[in-house]
This record gives sequence, C-alpha cells and structure tokens, in this order.
Amino acid sequence: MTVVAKPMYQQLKDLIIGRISSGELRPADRVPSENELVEAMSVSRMTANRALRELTDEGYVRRIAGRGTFVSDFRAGSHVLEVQNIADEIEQRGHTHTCEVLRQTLQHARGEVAKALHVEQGSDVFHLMLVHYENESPIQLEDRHIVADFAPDCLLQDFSAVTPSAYLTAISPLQEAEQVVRAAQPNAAVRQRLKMADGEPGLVVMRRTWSHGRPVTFARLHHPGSRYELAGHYTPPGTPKSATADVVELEKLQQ
Amino acid sequence: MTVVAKPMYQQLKDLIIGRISSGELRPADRVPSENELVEAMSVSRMTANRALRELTDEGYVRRIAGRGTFVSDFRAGSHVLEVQNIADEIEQRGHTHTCEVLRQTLQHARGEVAKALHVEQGSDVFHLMLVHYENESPIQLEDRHIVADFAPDCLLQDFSAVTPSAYLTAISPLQEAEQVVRAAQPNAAVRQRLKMADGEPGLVVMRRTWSHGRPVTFARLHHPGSRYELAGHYTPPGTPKSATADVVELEKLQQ
DNA sequence: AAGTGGTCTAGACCACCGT
DNA sequence: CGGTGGTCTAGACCACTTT
Repeated sequence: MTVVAKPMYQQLKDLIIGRISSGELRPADRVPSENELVEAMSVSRMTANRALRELTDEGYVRRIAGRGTFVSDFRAGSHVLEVQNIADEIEQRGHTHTCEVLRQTLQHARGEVAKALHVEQGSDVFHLMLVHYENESPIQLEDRHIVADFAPDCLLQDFSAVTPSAYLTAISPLQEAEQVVRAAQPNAAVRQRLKMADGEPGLVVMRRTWSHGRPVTFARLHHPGSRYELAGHYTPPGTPKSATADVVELEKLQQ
Repeated sequence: MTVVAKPMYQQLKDLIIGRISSGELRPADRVPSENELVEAMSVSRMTANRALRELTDEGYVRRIAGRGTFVSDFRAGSHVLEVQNIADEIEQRGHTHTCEVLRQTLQHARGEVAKALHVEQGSDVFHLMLVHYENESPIQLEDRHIVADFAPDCLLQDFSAVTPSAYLTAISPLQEAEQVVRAAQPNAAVRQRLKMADGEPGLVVMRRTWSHGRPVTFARLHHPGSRYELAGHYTPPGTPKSATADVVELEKLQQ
C-alpha cells in the first residue's frame, strides 16, 4: 500500500467514477461542472478540466459546451464490447427479437463455474438458460451464470422482455470482458434447441465479464454456424473512424 | 472542406503522427521534447504537454520522465488487435511456429477482393496462401490479399521466416481492423491442408485491416475447430487491468 | 547542473446554450 | 445575460535522469 498522494486530477476522476459506480449518479444525470469542482475541491480550472476531459475519453461522461457534463448511458455500442446485447444487435438489423426462458434458478456453483467466477465452491449463483430468436429463427442459446450477490433480484426478472445482458449492464456498468470463440459440434440438446441441421457446425462464445474488478457473470453462447457470425471493429483510441461502416460487405464475401 | 483552425494541440499531434506514419520517425526514435515544441511551434508548455500526453494515451509514444519521449514499437500485443500475428501467439504458448508458403503471386483483383480493398477491378494485388503450423500441427490456412502499392516488395519476402502480418506491420502501423468470425465446414482442399477430420467444424476469420485510412489487406484465416480458438480481452481505456491474465482457465471450461 | 516529463495554478478569450 | 465547456498562456514546483 503506497501512501503517496495521487495527483489531484486522478482524485477527481476517482471521486466521480465512484459516484457513478455506486449509483449515486445515474446515466443522464448532471455531473458537477468545472467551476463547481474548482470551488468545492479547491483546484484550478485546468485540473478540473483535465479530470472531466479524461472521463469523457474513457466513456464515462458526455460533455456539451454550454449545457454541462452528463453521465453516459453506458453501453450503447460504446466501449467495452462492440455488441454485448443480442437484442440490440437483432434490432439494428431491422429484425424482431424474441426470447424463450428455459431456466432461471438459484444454484450452488460447481467446479468450473466457481473457478471462472472466482467464488467458493458451493456459493450461490444464478443459472439462466434462454434461446434468442431472430424473426422466429433461433440464433443463440445463452447459458449464463451470475454471481448471486451482484444481482440479488435476478429471479424476479422477466428475461423474455429484457435480456440478461441489458439487465446486468443496468445494475452496474460491465467494465471488462474476456472471451474465447470456438467452432464446435454442439451436443444433441443444443442442436435441437437451435434447430441445427446434421453436421452443421456451431459457433461457441464463452464470455466472462467484470464489474468493479471482479468477475460477475460467465456465459456460454451457442450459435448455429449457418445463421450467425461475430463481427468486430477495432480502432485505436483517438483515431476517430476512417472506415465507413460497410461491415456488411464483408459478410457477403463467401469463400 | 472546413477551413476552421484546428486546436493547436491537435495540430501538434497530427504533425508528430505524420512524421511517424511517413517513416521519418521510427520506433524508439526520440520525439521532440516539450520544451523543443514550445520553442519551435511557439506554444505554451501545457499545450505541448497535452499533445504528447494524448499521443501516449493513444499508444503512439512512450514517455520517460528525465529521459524523453520516444516512438512506440508499434504492435507488441498493444492496441489494435490482441493478437495479430500468429507466430507470436504460438511462441507465447512456448511452442514452435513453422510455415509453408503455398502461393505468393501478383494478381488482378477480382470482384469481391477488389470491393473489400476499395480498389478498381483488375488492380494489382498480391495473393498469399500459407499454412501455419504449431509444433508440426497445422492450425491456420492464411489466404491473404494485399494492395500492391502498399507493399511493393511483397514478392521478395520470405514468408516462411517472417509472417505476412509481421511484414505488414513493419511497413506501416496497421491502424484499424474489422473482422468477422464464422463457424463453417471448409471445402475439401482446406480440410486436407489443415488435416481436419471428417465432420470437424472450421473456424473462419475474415479480417480487413486499414492503414492511413484505407484498407490495405484482406485475409481469410481458416482454422481447425478442434485445435484453435480465438481469445480476446477488452478493457475500456483508462482502466488499467484488474483482471489477472487467466484466460487459460477459460479455455479449459468445456461444455 | 541541465534537461526531461508530471503536475498545478490563476488568469484569459472564445463559442455555445439557456433564460 | 450568465453559465458551460474548449482552449491557451506564462509562469511554477517537483522527481527524475543524464552529463
């Protein structure tokens, strides 16, 4: 534990991030202005400006000259993952998303899941299993575990209306994610749920997501290989977007 | 064309990025110090500081107090793509990478490739086809097209020694990437090259990469589903790394 | 000792937005 | 009009590295 004083602008950032993370400041809420920070915290305006500017760069807040600074509505195709929520993804394609809940239970974490979520064996975790449909066609079987104390009211949610992903990001911004993508032949139960043809390969995404420095959810997402693909776009920070959004073209490039 | 004066700090950034992109400043070269910029460009030190600080955040340069500011050795697991170079990836696993070149030719861009690379039909493009091995086991068939004028000496390269990816990033930092991942049954020729079992699904990555605002290369990467998976880690800028690098654990989480 | 980056201040001017 | 953010200045002090 170093006791060194952190730079003032960093303290200001931490303060505001803390208020956002704790829920004291909610999306679209107004954040103290530069002048307010100057008075309240006894700093110069350049220091307050730097703190708020960096929070903007990091996606925590939006700033509008003449209006003020406001908490970002986290997740909106924003920072962490391109598309975290399959319902949004489907709607962006102009299709309709529906969802069938197969399981919504409280369980004790077994070996692999406990390890992935960094909790003790036997700890409480919620287990969700749902099928997502794009225009009546199943495109994802979501098999998700959630650390229980992160989302205490999980069993009360109607996940056919709000996806687990949307629910979780509403609780607290998911700040870090890790995923592994794999092609595999799913087992018979999964094949049936996803209406996959014999021999059709499956795309499996295993995704673990962090909030406040600890893993809170782990999901296995099974997709039919013929009806789903994963698109990503990577831009180094600071470079706006030179690429026109013609990802669609790429999708047509069959071998 | 807006004739509005860009902010001074942005002009300084553009100036330095230009020198890096053009090759005038190479990795590890020293960048003008704040004081030198103050004198040369007639700005205040805070402005020069902001320009250099943002270039640091964006990964263009490293700064060492007392020493100076230096151009980053681009790509080292850094910003754009987690792992762009399969040889590095294999070596990080402690395995040996070898590579067999199947094709290295100059061609005229046909329909799909021309469209993906934003060049005229019939333009010159290089076509590479290679198989990458991890300890004698084939794990990737790389089918790549490169805009000819981006890499004029492409036919002279020995790609069994330096991967196309390493070669391309050496020419110029690849600044933007777009990829689509898909599970599919590859055709017989691909299956044979990758020594895939009957019915084994394949993982296909189609990746297009930009440099200086234009697409310069387009690759189809075929992998055997049983021997390869794609891992990614996403952190919002500004958040260091709370997650310990235990991606390995995730890989063991079989269904 | 001289140069570097890291931070901070107390002013300033501007464009914009709301009332 | 006053408040907001966006930028910039000309100083300053500090810790650090190199000579």
